[in-house]
Amino acid sequence: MPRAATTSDAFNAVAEPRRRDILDYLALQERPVGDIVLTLGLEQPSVSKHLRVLRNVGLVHVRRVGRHKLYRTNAAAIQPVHEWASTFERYWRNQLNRVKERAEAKVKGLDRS
Amino acid sequence: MPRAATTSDAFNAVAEPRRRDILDYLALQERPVGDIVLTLGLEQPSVSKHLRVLRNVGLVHVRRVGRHKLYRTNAAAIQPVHEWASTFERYWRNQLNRVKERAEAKVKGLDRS
DNA sequence: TTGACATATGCCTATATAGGAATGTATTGT
DNA sequence: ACAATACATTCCTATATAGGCATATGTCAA
Repeated sequence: MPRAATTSDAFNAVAEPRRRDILDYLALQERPVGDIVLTLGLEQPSVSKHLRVLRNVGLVHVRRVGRHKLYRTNAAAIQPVHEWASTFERYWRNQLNRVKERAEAKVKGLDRS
Repeated sequence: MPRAATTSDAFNAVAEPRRRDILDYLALQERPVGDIVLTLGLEQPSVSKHLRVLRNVGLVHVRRVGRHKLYRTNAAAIQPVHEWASTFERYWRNQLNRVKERAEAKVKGLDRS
């Protein structure tokens, strides 16, 4: 069995760095494909294909304006990723605390010596 | 060019649902492989392979105890994913606000009629 | 040392890529 | 109707999977 399709969910879609770049770029404003091509320095067909994947998962919205197609990031579709990652927040904070405590203990130890 | 390796970074590694399940399970406590097999109902070789991927990206730590290997989630390695997703938080909040505002405007309109 | 237990690795297959080049489609202005 | 512009799609290829099964490695207990 191969890997799950890039279009199967947000997790798979955003695994590709260029697609994250595109989402970053389209978060502020809607933009035509050509702008993405110029700004990110990718081939136009490549951008179109990435946008197709993103669209399939609902990570971007499009609307046509004349010959242009304006894409924009649909931030809501990133929420599942954020929520999943958030469940681990307390763990890495704990780890940081532990590191800090160890560091402080070490300093105290040095003070006493 | 094929997709980037699952071992290339945390984003690619966590794209696989079972690997997320494993990370969820190993977040609270370190556990031997056999526990993961039983709890998640996966084949043992499958679990070992997933753990290998997770280990390669630093998403889990291992230590040997007798014949067991105790794995535990390294939450810190999930932070990049969380940080990336977090940059979109304000956008989906805005979207929510816009939806709310529209809804409230609608209600007001109905009140007046 | 031998056997049982715990985990890892190897081999196999079907499949979905990402990128590059070429071509197709849609829309506009004249 | 036509050329130009803006995107999308198709065809190609190499490659890395995930899962299933068999087997290898490592560790203990008696």
